[in-house]
Amino acid sequence: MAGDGRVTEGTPAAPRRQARGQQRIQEILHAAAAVFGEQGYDATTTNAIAKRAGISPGSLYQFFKDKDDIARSLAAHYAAQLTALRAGVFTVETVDGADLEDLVDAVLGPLVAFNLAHPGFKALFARTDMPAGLRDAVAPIQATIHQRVADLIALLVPDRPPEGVARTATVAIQLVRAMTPLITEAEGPERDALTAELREALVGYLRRQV
Amino acid sequence: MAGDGRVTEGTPAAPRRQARGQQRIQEILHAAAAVFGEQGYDATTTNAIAKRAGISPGSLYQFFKDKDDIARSLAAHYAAQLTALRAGVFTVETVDGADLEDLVDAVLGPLVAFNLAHPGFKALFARTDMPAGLRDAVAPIQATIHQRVADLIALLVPDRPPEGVARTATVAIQLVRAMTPLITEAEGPERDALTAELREALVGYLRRQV
DNA sequence: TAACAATACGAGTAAATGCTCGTGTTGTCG
DNA sequence: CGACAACACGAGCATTTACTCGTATTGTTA
Repeated sequence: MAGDGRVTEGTPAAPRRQARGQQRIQEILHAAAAVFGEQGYDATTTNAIAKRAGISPGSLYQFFKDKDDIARSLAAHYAAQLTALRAGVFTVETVDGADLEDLVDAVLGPLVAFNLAHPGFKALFARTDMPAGLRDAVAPIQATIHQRVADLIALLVPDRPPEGVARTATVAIQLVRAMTPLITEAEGPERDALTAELREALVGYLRRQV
Repeated sequence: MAGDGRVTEGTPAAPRRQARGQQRIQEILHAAAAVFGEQGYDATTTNAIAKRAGISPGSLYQFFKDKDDIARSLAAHYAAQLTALRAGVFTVETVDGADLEDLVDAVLGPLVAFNLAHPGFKALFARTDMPAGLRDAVAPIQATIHQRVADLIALLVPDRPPEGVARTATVAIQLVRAMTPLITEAEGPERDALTAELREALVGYLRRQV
């Protein structure tokens, strides 16, 4: 992660990070996630990230090539945590046995919790129109997520052709992406109600495919 | 529309537009819609709009106060056309008699056509995270759309409390908003397939509420 | 036609912002 | 300790961009 800690991509050697630097990288990513979550990607300035991290703008650029590089690293960071999350929550076996409602709950609950715990996540993934740099930064992760959801759905609907499965995955992901900002911005019972509503939508949609 | 054609909001009198000016306003809105649709709102520069409209930057600001004012006017423009669309496509009577599938089709078909015909629409309405200026600009229209969809859903589910109807409307709208960019960007059969998939999602979701 | 308002121009301005650079400090390794 | 690399600073550069302003032209109105 953190672009392998490299500042440049070309011939210049990557600096060998010392403990202080490793920690700084984490602090910067943490700060970036916070500001992205509050202001959105476009509106976030690199100086604001530096300030939030308690360092100078110059220091920031000793760890990251540019703003997109921060987004890239943060996206990779989230991807890793999502993988861990998925591994902990369900396996193929649990999928096979469970019915649709339980399956949706098993995925949706941790996913909502993840979004609440990581406010910067939605800023990177929940946008429908992205600036070119950001799109490239998160594209690989988007593809990974899509693949995983498609695999899940393929288990539910074994007869369907791959393109159909892909489209179903797309719709399901889009639905979650669109609802996530509303859910995280709501609070208390309204948040729960919106989450339940999203669940209903997913179940209702997926039921039709089976 | 066009902010009533006023350039300033305060005491200074609004200029009395002549035919040339009225036409310019339309040309500017048309150009803005095109560029918004291609680049997105943030990435669109006012100079690019002016160039596309074939006028100078200075001329642009004789008709619009600022960039947000253009978005506001364009949003109002779209709102008016949407109202006309709705009036032409279905009435409360048609809703009462039809079943769910037909109702969804009746709304979705023209809506997709509208988005294809007006590429700038999604740039103003389909974003999940909006800059402050844009959010304010389109908020009233969003509210109007939400109200209309809620009214429709209230007819389908008469027993439900208003908050529940509102949430269902929210989910339905979000689903359409999220899928619209994908549908407009796709072409030919893939576009049709995605549209059909969106239809399935809406029907599946709304079925559960009835 | 005289006077005024609306339209048009486009170089230029002020502000924002991603990022650099010169310099100084801290850690590492022989 | 000596030398070098990593880390840190923050003023400021270069660029972008929303918007202005002085000026010239076209339309309207009495």
